[in-house]
Amino acid sequence: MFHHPYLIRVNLWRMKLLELAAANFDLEKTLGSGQVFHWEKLGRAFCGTIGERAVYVEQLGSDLNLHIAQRKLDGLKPSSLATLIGHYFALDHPLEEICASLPRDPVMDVARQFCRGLRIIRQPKWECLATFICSSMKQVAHIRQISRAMRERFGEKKEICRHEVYSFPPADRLAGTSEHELRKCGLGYRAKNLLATAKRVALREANLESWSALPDVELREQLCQLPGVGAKVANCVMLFGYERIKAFPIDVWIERVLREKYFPRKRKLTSASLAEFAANYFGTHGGYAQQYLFHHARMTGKRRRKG
DNA sequence: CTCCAGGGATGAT
DNA sequence: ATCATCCATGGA
Repeated sequence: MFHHPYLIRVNLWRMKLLELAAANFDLEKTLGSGQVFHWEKLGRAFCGTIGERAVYVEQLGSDLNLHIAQRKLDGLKPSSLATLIGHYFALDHPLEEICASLPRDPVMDVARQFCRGLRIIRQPKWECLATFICSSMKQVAHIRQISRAMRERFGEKKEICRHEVYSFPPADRLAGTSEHELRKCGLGYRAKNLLATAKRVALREANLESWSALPDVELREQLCQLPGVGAKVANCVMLFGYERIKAFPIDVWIERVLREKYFPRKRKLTSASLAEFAANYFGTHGGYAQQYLFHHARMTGKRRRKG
């Protein structure tokens, strides 16, 4: 018997298998909601990396079954590994309380219902920052391709359950490439920004870890000084990389939802006042509200028709 | 202020 | 099959 919040069972004999308790969690919604881009779906399972670790994960009811690539689990105890996995998937977020704290209105109610079990995961900071620099002016399908190309070219190959996965290249690895090499990954003009930011991170001119201690406003200021990072990307990195659950990134989908559902009659409304409304209205867990509205709109919504 | 810079997926015709 | 649209940062 394990005294552990998630870990249910370990079977290290036949394969490296962990079984975690994951109540109120929906793996597919979580990995398919546009917050992370590298997980590959194989039937019901997902293949990917958590940091340097290759992971094969499958949800069966309220359990998560995990295969881990390392033969000896890098000396980690199964309970430590379970903690690591649970931390990544944010299984410790009090989702009931978070959902209850979101505003009650017809729009939010539908999104909250639709996104039951969707959690905001905790991504490695550099990986998150770099990926969202690549995301600007791209759609989800395209970001996935860029992420894959960069991992295949510059990351480390791992094998898990007879599938290849690649870790995300560290900043100094990308800093040692060239704009030309990065462009081969489909980055276009973002290559220059990513390279410049990678260099600043590699040289510790931008110390991503130490920024964890900063309050929201100052963290956002620091992020926005990096090449390729504007308000939207900064908010994504805060939300997905720095656990700033209040951060509310506004992209075209969210802006459309806010305008059409919350202000259908106000034709003249600046983006700035929309952002201010969102920050005030959705409260301390605004990031969850944003993610739920975003995912629901993308899954059910149609693009705006012209005319 | 406006215009533009990759480019593959997606949808309309 | 071809054509237009989607995307959000930064520089001219």
